[in-house]
Amino acid sequence: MRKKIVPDIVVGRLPIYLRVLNYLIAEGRQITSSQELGDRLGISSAQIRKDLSHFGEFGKQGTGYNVVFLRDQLKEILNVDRIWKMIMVGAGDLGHALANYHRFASSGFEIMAIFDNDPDKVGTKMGEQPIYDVADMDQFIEDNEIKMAVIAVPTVAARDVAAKLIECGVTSILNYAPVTLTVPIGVRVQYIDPVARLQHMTYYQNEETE
Amino acid sequence: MRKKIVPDIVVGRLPIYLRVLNYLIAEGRQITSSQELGDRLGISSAQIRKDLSHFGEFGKQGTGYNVVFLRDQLKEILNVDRIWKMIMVGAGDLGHALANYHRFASSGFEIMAIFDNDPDKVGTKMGEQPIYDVADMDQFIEDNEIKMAVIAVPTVAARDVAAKLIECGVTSILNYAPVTLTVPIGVRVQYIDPVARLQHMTYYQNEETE
DNA sequence: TAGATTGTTAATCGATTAACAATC
DNA sequence: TAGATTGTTAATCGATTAACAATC
Repeated sequence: MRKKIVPDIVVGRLPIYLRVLNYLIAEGRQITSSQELGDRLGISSAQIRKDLSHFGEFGKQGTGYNVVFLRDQLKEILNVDRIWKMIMVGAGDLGHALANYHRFASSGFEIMAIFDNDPDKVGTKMGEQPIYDVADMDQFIEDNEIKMAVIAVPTVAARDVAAKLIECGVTSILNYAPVTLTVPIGVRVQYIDPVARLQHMTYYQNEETE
Repeated sequence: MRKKIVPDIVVGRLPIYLRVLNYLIAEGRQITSSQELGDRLGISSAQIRKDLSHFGEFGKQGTGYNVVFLRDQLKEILNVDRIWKMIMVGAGDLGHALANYHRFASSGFEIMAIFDNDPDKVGTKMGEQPIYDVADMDQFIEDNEIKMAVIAVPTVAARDVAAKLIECGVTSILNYAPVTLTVPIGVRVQYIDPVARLQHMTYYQNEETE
């Protein structure tokens, strides 16, 4: 193994660092410090320095970090210095919203096509993307070497869809269905479940009213 | 302080436990075990038992957990055995999608109104919800005792919106804008950032192709 | 009773923080 | 040079896991 293993929790913070660096650049800043980044993100400067140290040395003592340089380094580390082709499965309300979510494209994640099993939808468009039949999904994934997919189907269908995607060679899944997917090693799933997030917060709501 | 403090990371897992219990109930199951729950969720049975132990004793030795009983207990712990009134700020594409995301309502989170600053939108409806002027937001929050809000505005507006929400008495914010919010203690924010999730996964993508 | 599974304790593992030498 | 801030080490803190007595 060439790459020293880095805790997954550290990797998960890098996109947040990248995000704040982009804002600093937009503000015209040249230099920042672990202190400033920490203040902006509500975490300690020590944690930021420690996290970055897993990947190399990006700053200058006494000065701080060049924001453009650090941003570019993080993009390279995260492999987002390129375009990623994705597909989405599910052309319902949620799929519709995601098809119109332009931040995907502007961040380098391009939804090439949407797949659905509703004959009325197949052949039409959603946002900029064509809707195809799920039966043609494996061919499309193969032809376009798709590695990333978004699941936006009803909960009951999510497991089967995930299985098919993985079978076809997809190795990263962004899953909007509120169900835990069991996947083989080498495949990653990230979950988006706003209801779970709300329920996490309501736990703390009672204390205030007691 | 009446309540023994529970690690936040444990609280964050409870909604996932609740979710799988609901599926087990839908499947007609009466009893489950920490082993089965762990298998379904990809975590250890020890962790599930340990997590639950922070809140009480819910199982029977040799038997396991009554799924309905445990579900009801978790709902009570999370304060989701009631309806939560929410507002949403931002009537753009994202707000539109969220207004039509019926899982909020079916989980007990009711979006009462949507606020926007676009005069063309104010007075119209989105999904079932009326769109009001943001200028009327404080009054509405006060009148309806709103404690929870969803931010679905452009990034540049998110900080100001959050500040106003908090000023009006909102204590839980689900933030879809890709920016970290600084909030006073007693206020909670949860972030939904699908792009950050994708970037987390692309980190691991290169290993396979090397 | 014998088998199964909980709740809990102690051990292990991992992540965060504090502190500081190095150095720009 | 003096001041500032990094990168890193060691200490601390917290979370997960393993193991098992209790008991249904």
